[in-house]
Amino acid sequence: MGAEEAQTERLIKEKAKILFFQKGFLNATTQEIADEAGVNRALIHYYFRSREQLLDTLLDETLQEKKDRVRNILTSELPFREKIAYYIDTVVDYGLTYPYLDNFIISETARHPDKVKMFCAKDRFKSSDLIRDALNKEVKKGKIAAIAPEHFMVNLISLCNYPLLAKSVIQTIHGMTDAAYRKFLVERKQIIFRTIFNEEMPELNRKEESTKHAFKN
Amino acid sequence: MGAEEAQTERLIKEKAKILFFQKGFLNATTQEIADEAGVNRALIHYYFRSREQLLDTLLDETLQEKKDRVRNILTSELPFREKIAYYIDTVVDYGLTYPYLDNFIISETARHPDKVKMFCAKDRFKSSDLIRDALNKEVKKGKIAAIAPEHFMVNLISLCNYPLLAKSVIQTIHGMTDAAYRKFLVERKQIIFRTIFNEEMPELNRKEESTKHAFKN
DNA sequence: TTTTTGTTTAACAATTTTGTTAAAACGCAA
DNA sequence: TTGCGTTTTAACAAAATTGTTAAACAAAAA
Repeated sequence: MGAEEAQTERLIKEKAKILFFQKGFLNATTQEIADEAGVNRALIHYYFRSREQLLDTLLDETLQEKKDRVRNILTSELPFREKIAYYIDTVVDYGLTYPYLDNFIISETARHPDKVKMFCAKDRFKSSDLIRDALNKEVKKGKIAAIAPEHFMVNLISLCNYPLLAKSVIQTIHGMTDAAYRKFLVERKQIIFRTIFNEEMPELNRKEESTKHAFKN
Repeated sequence: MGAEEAQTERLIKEKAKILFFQKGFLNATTQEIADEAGVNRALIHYYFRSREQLLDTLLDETLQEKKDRVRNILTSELPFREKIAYYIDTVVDYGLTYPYLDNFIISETARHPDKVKMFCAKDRFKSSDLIRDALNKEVKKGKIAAIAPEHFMVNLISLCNYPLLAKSVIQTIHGMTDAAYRKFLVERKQIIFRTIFNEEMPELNRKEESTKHAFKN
């Protein structure tokens, strides 16, 4: 093995992740990726064969991780509202770290429609299915206005994700600093919950190990 | 003038608009644009000097048109709820035609942060300012839970726009056809209104000339 | 030490993409 | 028809980008 312990592969992935999903440089060149990682450009081809394969691997791993988190929350034994509160908390936090992940997926799938399936196929589950029963119960109890689970989930995802995507625009229009925008997004966790349920969000006593995120807000 | 009445410039813009904002081909080459318009590639440079300038013009004009529509609605004399209903109706319809517009802006501004201002600067208005007073009145009347106008608008925009952006993904996960997805989005107009207001959406008797849109749903 | 293995580098080749330009084609009016 | 300005085309040049390869290099194994 070389001097750098073959962590180079990991390093490249990590830095590419930052470039694509954090900075939103959707069409970063192999040179830019190499620069970000501080390595020779040829190494990208050495480890990943082509630019495209690096991206596929990257997206695959990242998506897998996020989907695992979401499924863990939605299949947990928590009461419905608490479950949704955790969902909001987790998804917003995750998005604070990788605001451009969705944007990347959207662009990538627009160009290569065949890849959508590639990314969705793995452990295919619809989040709307995972909450269907619990949601219907809430509806029957009259705790929430009747709504199809698909619409409920799309509402939730939209409210969580869009403000992350549109960061640069919203931030500029309102003349916010990065810190102010982060605060705005954390505030929104409450707002989202109230918008969905017309009610205060319950306190969360996070168990870092269960949801495996290490964010601070 | 040439045979084609110099509509060529318009033609190129129209087709580029389709390519970028409808099909989501975010990094379409000049050749692809030329092909879409059925003209020689050099004409793009003849009329717009560079690829970048074409995009700037395109985005500028499109955004201007959309902003005009929105402002017209938000500054109209309609009662608050009706105003918001029109907003939802218009924005969703517009997005059905150009689903990738936001995606484009997000990517473009990530790469060129200076351009955000360029696009926001023109007739700078915050939609949250335009509804502040009317919203506060509704809150005071107890018709809607207290909420900052900024959050109210971000909620609204998120609910309207995200499902358009994520079209390909949502559609695939739920195995919908294009027609089914369109129907789903039109349904959502009602859902969005109810999510925001906990109440049925009022009937709209659209005056095509006032809002200038020619969509059918 | 020498060999071997895996890693990194620089140089090169091939392709893609953008932008330029000179000439051809065209419409129109004198 | 000829002449003139505009539009369109094909050919070219330049730059950027991806992917390959052979050699240099470092560390472990023999």
